[in-house]
Amino acid sequence: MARPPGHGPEFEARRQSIIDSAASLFAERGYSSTGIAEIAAAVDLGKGALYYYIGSKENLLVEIQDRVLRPLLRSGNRITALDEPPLVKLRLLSESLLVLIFERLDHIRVYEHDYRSLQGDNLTRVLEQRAEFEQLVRVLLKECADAGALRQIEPHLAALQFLNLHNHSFTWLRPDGRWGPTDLSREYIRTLVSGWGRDGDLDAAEARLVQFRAEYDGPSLHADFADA
Amino acid sequence: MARPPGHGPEFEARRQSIIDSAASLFAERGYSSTGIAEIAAAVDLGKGALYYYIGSKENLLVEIQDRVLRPLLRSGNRITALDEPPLVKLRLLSESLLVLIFERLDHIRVYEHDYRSLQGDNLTRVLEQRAEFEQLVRVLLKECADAGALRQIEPHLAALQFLNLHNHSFTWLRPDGRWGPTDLSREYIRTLVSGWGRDGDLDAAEARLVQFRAEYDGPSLHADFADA
Amino acid sequence: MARPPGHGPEFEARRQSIIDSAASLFAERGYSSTGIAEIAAAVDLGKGALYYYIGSKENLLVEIQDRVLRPLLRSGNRITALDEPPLVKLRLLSESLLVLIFERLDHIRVYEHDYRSLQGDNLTRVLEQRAEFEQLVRVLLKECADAGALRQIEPHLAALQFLNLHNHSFTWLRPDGRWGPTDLSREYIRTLVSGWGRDGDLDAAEARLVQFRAEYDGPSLHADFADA
Amino acid sequence: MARPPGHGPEFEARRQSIIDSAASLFAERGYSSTGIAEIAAAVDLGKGALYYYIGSKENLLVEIQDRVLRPLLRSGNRITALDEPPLVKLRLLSESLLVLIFERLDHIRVYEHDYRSLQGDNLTRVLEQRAEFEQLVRVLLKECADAGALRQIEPHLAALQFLNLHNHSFTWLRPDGRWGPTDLSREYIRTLVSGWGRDGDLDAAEARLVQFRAEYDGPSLHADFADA
DNA sequence: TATGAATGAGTCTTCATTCAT
DNA sequence: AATGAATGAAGACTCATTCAT
Repeated sequence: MARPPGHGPEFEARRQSIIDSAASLFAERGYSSTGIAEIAAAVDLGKGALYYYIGSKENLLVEIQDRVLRPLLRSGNRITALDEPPLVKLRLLSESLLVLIFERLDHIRVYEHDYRSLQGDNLTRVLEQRAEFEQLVRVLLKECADAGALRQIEPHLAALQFLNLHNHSFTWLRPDGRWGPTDLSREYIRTLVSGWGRDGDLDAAEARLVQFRAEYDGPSLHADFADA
Repeated sequence: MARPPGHGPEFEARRQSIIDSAASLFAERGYSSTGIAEIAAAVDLGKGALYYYIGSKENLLVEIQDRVLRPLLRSGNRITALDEPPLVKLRLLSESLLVLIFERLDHIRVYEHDYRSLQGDNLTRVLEQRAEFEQLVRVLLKECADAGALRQIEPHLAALQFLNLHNHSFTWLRPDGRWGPTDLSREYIRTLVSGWGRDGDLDAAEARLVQFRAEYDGPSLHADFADA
Repeated sequence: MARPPGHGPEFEARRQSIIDSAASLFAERGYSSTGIAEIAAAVDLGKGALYYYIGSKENLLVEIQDRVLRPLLRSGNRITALDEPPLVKLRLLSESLLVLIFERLDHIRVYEHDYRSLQGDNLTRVLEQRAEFEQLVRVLLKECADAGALRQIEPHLAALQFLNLHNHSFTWLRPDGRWGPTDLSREYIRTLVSGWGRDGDLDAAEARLVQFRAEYDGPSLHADFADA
Repeated sequence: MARPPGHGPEFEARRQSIIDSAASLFAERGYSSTGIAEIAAAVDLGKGALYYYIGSKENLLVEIQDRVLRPLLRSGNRITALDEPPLVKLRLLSESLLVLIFERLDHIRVYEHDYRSLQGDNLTRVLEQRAEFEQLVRVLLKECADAGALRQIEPHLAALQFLNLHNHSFTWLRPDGRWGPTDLSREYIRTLVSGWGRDGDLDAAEARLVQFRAEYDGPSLHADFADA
């Protein structure tokens, strides 16, 4: 259960690379259709040695979920804390979400498909963090509405549309495909905001975005894996 | 494999009710995490008797996929064949899709999550039918664009947005929840079309819709389970 | 267990034709790899109806064994009882054995391969009958030796050679093949007798055989299925 | 399927002893009537641990077939390549075949009864190797005939008689029985050759055989299990 | 006579996990 | 830090057989 008390400097690096491989396999075949033996073979380790690093199969799933949720929440919190017009922040959030999806499609696939295989506290914790992110989106959209950037729309429903649009992308996205995260973010937000609100605001937001990127030198706003 | 050639009048009814139960279990735990034993217990049958009805576990999955794809394609084809303004047809398609999702959430969950567990020809066939539906959406959106109802947008990207928005809804929808399929369809289409195109058209489409429903007496345009 | 007390005139005919089909299937796939379902399908009957005729799977095997052993012993006893030179009788026995093998290859295959699947009394009885036939061959060979037709050889070993040569033929024989039972019998006996004994006797035996066939009008000496 | 890449020094020994036990069980009850559970019990291993060694049930059958076919073909090829009179080689082949049968009766029983349970490539390969051995016998018999050692007889039919006589012996042979492989080989060949050809040659061959055995020091001509 | 439905033990195989070394 | 070996429950599926109708 508990990892052995002491282990060498290579341990963590090796462990992370095992999680990488597992994520890739889980993404392909699904968590419960992927065997420990396949993972062990993929990382060229005996099953015994594998367990030395991972503890249990479910642990792998927990780590993969965390690798998505940690950067997501961190960048989400940074972005909402910015002193920028809400529409700009929305656009930043959209892009950071899509960057994450693009960067590690396999993790996202596991994140979306297999979180239900978690049990007990692990499941509870993940569900809480997911709710936390949705709440964050809702708050930001409320901010947009209050700033008069959107037409009259329930923030709850608006958030769901935002999340549907972004979170379903993983089902058809390909890293070498036609669209990148920036294009896609611009298109998505354009659709959503132009649809919900008055014209004009959006162009202003895009303009500000260019400027913002040039000036900004705070901590990374990307929800990338460096933050995991 | 093949069901026994002869079977009594109860057979098909019982079989359908077993597929119902299986869909519900698959939706909860996922296809590959659900055991034949669980299904047998749920329908109060021995494993042997269960196989008398189902042939194989994969067969169950095939049937569930078909129960989604058959009505989807049927109503999709009926709707696109209508002699109505494209925007009206888009709205009808949206609603029929959402009605289906609402009516049998469990089937949709399995449809979205577990089709990859199919093998060989079964997988091929399902993928083809999925592509057929996406093509149908793309064609209808092209029609909308050609009729001048949308701003300049790639029909491919537009279709993806349409599908993201609708198909991800199953992840949070609850049959007893806040929104019904009609509300949701109106909101989704409003977001999409108002976002993509010139204002005005949409209100006209909604008005025509009311009238259409009053007059129409052709075959059902709903993608409901009666058609499966 | 016990067949129902009364049954119509068709019963026995139908039953025999079921055993035919079973023998053919057992010959192809082996007794224990052939399912009751396959047999039922082959005779176009439900499994329930099949059991009405057969009682049990092992029963089928018993019947098939009997269909081989009954004619074998009957014709064997008839032949040894003839008042002919022993070599002539040996030749007749050889031919009647090969005729049986040719006539119903499938039964012979089952007879040779699958008698071990019998249990309890069924197995005992079949083993006894097999021993009875071997004894019969031994006695006939002893007669040949006593009549001076063979060189000095243990009748036991001679019998084994006789049986090896004949009984292994089913592994490669084909009803439409190059050799018929008469050719083969002549060749086998020629090899055996010319090998074991002094030349000359054999030609005399063959000559007598021709004559014998012309004169004989007792009960059939063939071990064919009419006797089963 | 594939055995795990690395395994300790005990692995192969244990594996071989499992195949031994399996051969013994298959010989008794037949391949398809013997369950994996029986084998596991016989070797005092859990079913899981058993599979660690065997991979699959069919694998066991393949190994057993190979254990017969490999030494058979090896010694057959060595013998036919000898620069000896054909009759001497025939006699050697006969004896090496009988030695193999005696040494591992259980393997031979499985070899003769259950090769049909193999599937796909496994079946094809075994059939090819069986045909190869029969061809080898045919060629040697042709050589005997060409050397004038046999009366006029089709080599095909002669080969079948040779094989019938030898290969059916397993059905009644007992390792502790009355005859050993050498006695039996002498008797079989005496019967066959004295029957097929002119007297005299055979005695010469037996004499040469004694001498040959005294002089020969090449690789083993026995088809025994050391070669498997 | 025959059917359709059910049973329950049995089939082969794979699973995540453990542990002595 | 890693291995090879073992476990035992669970995986999907098939079996011969029974029985109410």
